[in-house]
Amino acid sequence: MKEEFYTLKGYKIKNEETLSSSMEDYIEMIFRLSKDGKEVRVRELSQALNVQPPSTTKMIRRLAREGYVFYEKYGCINLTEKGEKLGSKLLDRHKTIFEFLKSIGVEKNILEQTEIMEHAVNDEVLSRIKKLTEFLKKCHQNNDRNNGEN
Amino acid sequence: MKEEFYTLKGYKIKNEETLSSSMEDYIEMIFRLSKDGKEVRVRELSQALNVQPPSTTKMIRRLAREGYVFYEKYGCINLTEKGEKLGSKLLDRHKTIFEFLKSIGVEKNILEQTEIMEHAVNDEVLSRIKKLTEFLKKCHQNNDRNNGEN
DNA sequence: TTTAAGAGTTAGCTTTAGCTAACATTCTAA
DNA sequence: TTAGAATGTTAGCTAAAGCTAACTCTTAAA
Repeated sequence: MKEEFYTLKGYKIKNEETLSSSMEDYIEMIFRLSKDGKEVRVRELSQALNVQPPSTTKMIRRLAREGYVFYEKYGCINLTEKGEKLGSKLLDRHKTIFEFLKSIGVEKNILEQTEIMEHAVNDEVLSRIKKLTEFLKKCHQNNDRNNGEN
Repeated sequence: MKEEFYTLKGYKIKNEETLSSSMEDYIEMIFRLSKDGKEVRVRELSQALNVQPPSTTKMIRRLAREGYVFYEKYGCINLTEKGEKLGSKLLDRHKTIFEFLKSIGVEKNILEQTEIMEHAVNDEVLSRIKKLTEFLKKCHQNNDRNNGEN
């Protein structure tokens, strides 16, 4: 099992079962927007993601075709159970990366960096980062306590 | 300065000065292959990156156009000073991410994960991760020492 | 010195995910 | 109840980065 190099696109082609980063972005945002029972529509989703409505229409049709959302023309966008499950996982991943970046002291463009990095970690890396962040937080608490004593 | 969401592609369009992931992959690999004075050719580069030769030809012309390599048809590929500098930085980034993933205990597909993640970190995140990895290594050493005493 | 193999290039295709312009539908308010 | 605003869709464009097929160069061996 020799390890070989690929371009980033090469890895995507190799792991063809995985969703594209864009699909993930849309699903994560639909999940966010629909969390407290609100209805999600093309316009709102487009604005939230800073894309034009036709891009959203196109992507929604794709997500519907692949079973992540229910959608019919001019209607509301609803996640299927599969989409819901994934959305929740993606939002979780987002939060994990965000907390990690905060805990290591990143200050500039944290949201942007989170959005970019979240697509680049697989489950194993994510769970390692989660544990690491908990550990770092404990370290910080100890430090704070010790400094507080002075 | 409100923070807004974009799709991954949206961030790429926003930060248009940055190179594409593919460009980075090619430059990093040319740097690797040419390190000990060896000549780099289309075939070798293609094989190293697992792409077909026409893809390499196309990318090399682009890299030449943008001042990262010297190239003329049927010739060897040579990094310019700008390309050399970038290649060295990219290889460094690669190593930093690789070491980080190792230090947090990632075991499966480390190379692949490195190759994917390295495109997703900016300078600030990278330098934070570098410091963090040094810190973690010290922790490991202390642990090992303590365990060694038993 | 010629020819065949190997290396590199060109042309043209694909997919993804954006975009605009133009059209269609739905909703709201007069 | 109908007109216009708001929303959504369609068609068709772009760029990036891959691919194959077919062609052209270069080189090495007979």
